[in-house]
Amino acid sequence: MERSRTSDKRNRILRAAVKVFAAKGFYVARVSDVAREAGVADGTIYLYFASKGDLLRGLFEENMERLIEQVRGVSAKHDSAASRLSQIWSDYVVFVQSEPELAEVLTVELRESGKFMNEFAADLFGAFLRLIVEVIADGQSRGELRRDVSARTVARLMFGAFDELSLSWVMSKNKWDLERSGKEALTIFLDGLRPKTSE
Amino acid sequence: MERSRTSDKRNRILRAAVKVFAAKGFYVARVSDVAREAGVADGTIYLYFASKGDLLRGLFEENMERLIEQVRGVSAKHDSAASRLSQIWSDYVVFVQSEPELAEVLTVELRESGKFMNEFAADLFGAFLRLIVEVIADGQSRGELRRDVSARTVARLMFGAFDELSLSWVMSKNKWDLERSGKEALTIFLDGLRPKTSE
DNA sequence: CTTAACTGACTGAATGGTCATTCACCGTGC
DNA sequence: GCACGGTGAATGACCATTCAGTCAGTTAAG
Repeated sequence: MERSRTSDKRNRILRAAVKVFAAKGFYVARVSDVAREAGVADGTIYLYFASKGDLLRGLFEENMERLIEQVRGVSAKHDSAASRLSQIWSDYVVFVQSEPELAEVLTVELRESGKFMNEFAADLFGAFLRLIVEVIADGQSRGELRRDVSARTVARLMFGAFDELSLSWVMSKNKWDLERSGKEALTIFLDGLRPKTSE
Repeated sequence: MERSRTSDKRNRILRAAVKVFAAKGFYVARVSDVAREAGVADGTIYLYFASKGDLLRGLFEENMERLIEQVRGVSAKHDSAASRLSQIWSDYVVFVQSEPELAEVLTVELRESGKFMNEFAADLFGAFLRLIVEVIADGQSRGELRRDVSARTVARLMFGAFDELSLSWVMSKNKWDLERSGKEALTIFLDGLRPKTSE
């Protein structure tokens, strides 16, 4: 009796926030900018979110969970580390291409926001990373990936590499083929992670 | 007649800004926080910098140039792509370890600040990246590195990977060995970039 | 069917607090 | 005395947040 109509407005506000935060950055963006973009009054935002910071928090929460869920599903459908990694990153590329503004907000604001909502953002991000560490470690223990490097390090490397790749794609307003670059990146990593023949 | 005595104060302010921005983030930090940390009056900052934003800009400028100069020097002293890359990253690790707060500000604020001082920050960063692209492309043309991947993509990948690695080291207050992780990372990349035997 | 209360989502002008920036005024050295 | 680096209280903007009021709809009564 309330959820049905309100959820529409809450989502309108979230979508507007993504757009505005992507364009100006969280700190420069005004709450009234978000309100205008969403087509609601300034005050309405406070019926759905406790504060400007809470708006950003809500944005992270809903979307990161979606991404994490997706990655979680990959391991079930693929068995080799190589095909899992390949699937994770190609899903990520699809996400970035279909929602570039959201991708921009998640990657850019996550860094700065660590400063004011530490535990929270770090936890969501940590969960994402942990899934990748598991995939790597699993691949190592099956002998599919070299064992002389730390799974944690590899996960960070790969995440950092793909994160930078997508961010620069988004910021440059896609003047090149992200999918192709992603494939190249994956090839390099997979070749670099082959078990040493001496093992 | 002014530079000699003032440069001391200007540097005090810059160093204080690094400390404060690293701890709270640029937007949350107050100009008066920087003044207190530097041991000067609020107004004094405006004798050396036109605005709060200009302070951040000055910070980028001086330090990025230093980094770029360092990278530029590497190519002269090393001839193979592998040893150049190895040297660039080990210099970078030294930098991060000796000035973690500065490293944090440069990497975190560079992203968000792209929003309000676009061309400027992007140019400095672009110059840095271009040097790496050159090293890669040169290695490819000599047959030291595989040619079936774009030099631009490889440069971004490597930068992203090392950037993420150092950032997470800085943020986690160094609970692990950055130098070791960096070496592992480099090994993976170099193995992954070996020319295909079929070539 | 009409009118009268009532509800609660929504509105946006007003409030209050928070700084970046300024500038009238020191004190020290020449 | 004056020139100048330095000072820090005062100023003025700028917003996040609030809240008194509007309005569309819903029920209740006559």
